[in-house]
Amino acid sequence: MTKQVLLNNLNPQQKSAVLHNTGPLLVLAGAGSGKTKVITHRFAYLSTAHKVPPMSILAMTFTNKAANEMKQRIESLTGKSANSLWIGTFHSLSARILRKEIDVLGYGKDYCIYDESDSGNIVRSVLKEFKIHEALYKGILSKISSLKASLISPEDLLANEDSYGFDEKFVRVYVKYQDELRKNNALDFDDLIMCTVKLFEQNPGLLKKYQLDFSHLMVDEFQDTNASQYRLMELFASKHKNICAVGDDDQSIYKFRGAEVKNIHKFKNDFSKTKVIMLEQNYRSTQRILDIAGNIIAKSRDRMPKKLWTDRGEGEKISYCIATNEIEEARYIAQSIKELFQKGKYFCKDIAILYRVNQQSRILEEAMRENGQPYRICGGISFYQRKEVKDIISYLKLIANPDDSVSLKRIANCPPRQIGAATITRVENEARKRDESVYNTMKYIMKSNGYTNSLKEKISSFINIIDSLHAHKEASTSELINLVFEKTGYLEWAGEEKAANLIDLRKSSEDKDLKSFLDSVSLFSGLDEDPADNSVSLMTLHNAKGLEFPVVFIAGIEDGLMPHFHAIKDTEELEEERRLFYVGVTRAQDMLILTGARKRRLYTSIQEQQPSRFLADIPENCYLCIEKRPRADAITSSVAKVPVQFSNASPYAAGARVKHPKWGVGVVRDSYGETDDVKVMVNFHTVGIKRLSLKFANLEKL
DNA sequence: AAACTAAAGCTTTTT
DNA sequence: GCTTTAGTTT
Repeated sequence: MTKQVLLNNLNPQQKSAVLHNTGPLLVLAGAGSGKTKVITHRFAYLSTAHKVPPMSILAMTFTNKAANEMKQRIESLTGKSANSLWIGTFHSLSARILRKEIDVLGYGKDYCIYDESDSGNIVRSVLKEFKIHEALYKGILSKISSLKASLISPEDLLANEDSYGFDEKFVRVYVKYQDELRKNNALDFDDLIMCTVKLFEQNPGLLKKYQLDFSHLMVDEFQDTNASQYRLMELFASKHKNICAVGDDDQSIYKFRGAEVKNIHKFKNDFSKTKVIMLEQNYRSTQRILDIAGNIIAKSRDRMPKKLWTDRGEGEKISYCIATNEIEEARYIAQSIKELFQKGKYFCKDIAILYRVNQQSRILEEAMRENGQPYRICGGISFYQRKEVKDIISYLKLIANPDDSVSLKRIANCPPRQIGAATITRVENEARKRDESVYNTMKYIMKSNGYTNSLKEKISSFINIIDSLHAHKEASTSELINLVFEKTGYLEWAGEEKAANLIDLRKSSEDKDLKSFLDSVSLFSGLDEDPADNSVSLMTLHNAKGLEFPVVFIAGIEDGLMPHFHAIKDTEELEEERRLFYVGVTRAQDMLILTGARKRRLYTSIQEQQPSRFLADIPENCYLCIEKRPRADAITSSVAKVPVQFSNASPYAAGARVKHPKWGVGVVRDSYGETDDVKVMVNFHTVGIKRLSLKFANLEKL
């Protein structure tokens, strides 16, 4: 495509962003303002008009999906394959660099990448070893993750006088966790970024080389960068300062994951003479939708003022429907979808139902099924998280990196070969003593005396499988998968359904070498799966970011859900909820339907819900409020019957003080169940919250 | 190794 | 409430 054509169909702001050649550029791109268009056209324009080699442009995104879309559009603009270009996620680009350079940091180039569950397994085994309550692993994992996102390594914690305020126990766990990763020659997601930063900070010569290689940088979804990602970007750009950051502070919804919106302000300070371009023309939504969105976000504190506008016209009226309960709400949505579909204007794929928490999806799904509407859940658990798929991948990981003890333990007894928990524990203890990987320890046990023959036999038959697979490590990945099937009998053991998934897995591995296949699999997420064929999309508001649909339903517009009750006490978190709502609303192109319920079942109790406080920020004439009465035939539905035992008749109602023979005094939080089987939830000072059956618990009322 | 039971979860989660 | 997982049983 000629350079002139690349500038056609761009508005003046978009054009000036595309024309910007050297120096720092910050593009504040409102929702639906064509930011991907700007990035891809700028990429193509730099290479055709300014003769910047495409391999010298580094473009970083957050999702594989965004990266792939960018590649595709650049391919169609330039007519050349974008496959080998430096366009990818922060994580995948870092992994690519580390594959070449990581030996400098003392890791092997065959390092493997651990996902959250792999990391979780390590933290749990560390906690077990340190005799710390294992259930704490989730919180610890997220603390470790945020430390790494702030570039604080275990060594940094140890070097700091008061360990940045972290208690000694946690520091020990973090140190040990990182040790274990190193022993396994493994990096977790956060390591990919942190290690790349350390690599360049510690090796200025290497940094210089990469700075020369990458003459231009582009960063997408800039408002979502965390400290380590910002630092990485800064390292690359500090020499030539040809950096273009594109983002929207109004769409920052990942603060809880370490994203720092303030990076947008920091950018202008760190890079002097930054040119700032605002993209405010929206090409997606009708004026009515933008009005709602504008009113919601206008109340946001500390935002950069901007106002989206459109020439698409007023559009359809927006409605807000209140149903009696969440079941009626779901039925209303399903019914409305059916009607829309029957009118023939929209296909199912044009429609999305968004919600705050995954829990909401179940009832929505039920209603969709009742109405015979095809739907699909976007996000959720991905193909690569399935047990059988993870197992086969573990075999592959072990072929590439035998030191990967997490993968080894995962498949040591899958399919069963008499290597149970007891055997693993014995080998692990030995491994700990010898400070070696489990694989090496197994080899050692096979050779040494002092172990029973039966143990040696079990271990050597397993090691033989791994070694015979390892001998074929140069084979194509799909052949390797076949070999795994052959040597382990996994397919026969797995059963039909799982086997079918594994055949799919083998298919997806065709034409990929082992390492790149493993990298892409490790960095894959549920969002990357095929787009909806012809079904309604159901997803969380978070997963909806970056997408658009002609018709959008947002369910659960109630206080407690939107904003979520966990976020209500904290103003910063409340602000993030507001932005989340804004993101949801701005997904809609033509029609927006907000819904809520008067009463909603939450866990065990039925809550009276109030309409979302955010609605108070929208003038009433912006939408149509509909109170949905329950259908006559629906009155007998399960929710209509409020269980009698919820009345305060029970002596063990919430608030009552009780005494337990073992745990002492506690306060009743809740009670439920039939008269002959009443369960109470009691908060004890000694052990925390317990669920007890009144029949057996022997409680004394105080 | 399946099949059961008890207990603990429970906001979102690009990688 | 419902789902997941850890632990126990047979």
